[in-house]
Amino acid sequence: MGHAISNSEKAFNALGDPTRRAIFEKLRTSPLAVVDIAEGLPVSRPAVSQHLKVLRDAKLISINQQGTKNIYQVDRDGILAMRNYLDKFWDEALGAFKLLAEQEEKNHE
Amino acid sequence: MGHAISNSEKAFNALGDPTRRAIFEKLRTSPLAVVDIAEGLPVSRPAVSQHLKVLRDAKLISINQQGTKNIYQVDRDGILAMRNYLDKFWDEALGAFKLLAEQEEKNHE
DNA sequence: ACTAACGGTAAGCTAATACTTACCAAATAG
DNA sequence: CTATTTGGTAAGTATTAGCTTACCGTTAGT
Repeated sequence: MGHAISNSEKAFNALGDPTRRAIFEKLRTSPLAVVDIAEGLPVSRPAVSQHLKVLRDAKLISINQQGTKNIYQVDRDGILAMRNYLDKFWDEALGAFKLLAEQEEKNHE
Repeated sequence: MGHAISNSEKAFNALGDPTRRAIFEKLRTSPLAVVDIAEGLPVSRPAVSQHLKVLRDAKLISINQQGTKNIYQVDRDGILAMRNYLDKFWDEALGAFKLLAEQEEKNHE
């Protein structure tokens, strides 16, 4: 078996697709049933189902079954985790940049 | 012409690919020449060049030509912009969640 | 029980995109 | 001047992944 993929990796992949971002945007406002999510989007309802699966697998959204309706909503914990991860991600990138700038400084004095 | 794509959209797309993330990871530590970036990666050097173009177009990295060497490094301004964008992105998602929780609360009292 | 609404999954097609090889230009070293 | 290093671009291939249609199971309403 190939090694497991982390949640942050999955989240990056999930948000890499514009249609999935559009879906996530919709759910950011309020929870919605699948039909309502598909409404207005330029793709079919089954396509939306497939995207929802990917977003759910990345822990960015969660499901809430109500009768025949599957209500999707943003996943608080998953989003907090991703946000946390990204904070470090950017911090490290900018940290390396800062370090570099300081070395530059040193070379010029 | 089709409408322009924003930098944040480009950044999402750019980081959606695992190889590009690996490249960005390498640059997060320190600036590197193209050969050094390709070193260890499971793809050819031209493939790396193509990925670098995408990352550069998304303003996540910048180039610094030195002789025959093209030194790539993380782009401070682009990263700050993306970070700023994402902060709002998550805030809004969590805000909607919070609002929902409060309404739930109200229904149960 | 019948019907309608909701939505997940499978199979297959298609389009996007990641990758390779081949080639070329620019800069540096000898 | 020649040889080497570096790396970008073009063309073509191949794999990925998003999309569609078709189908089926589940729940709710009449």
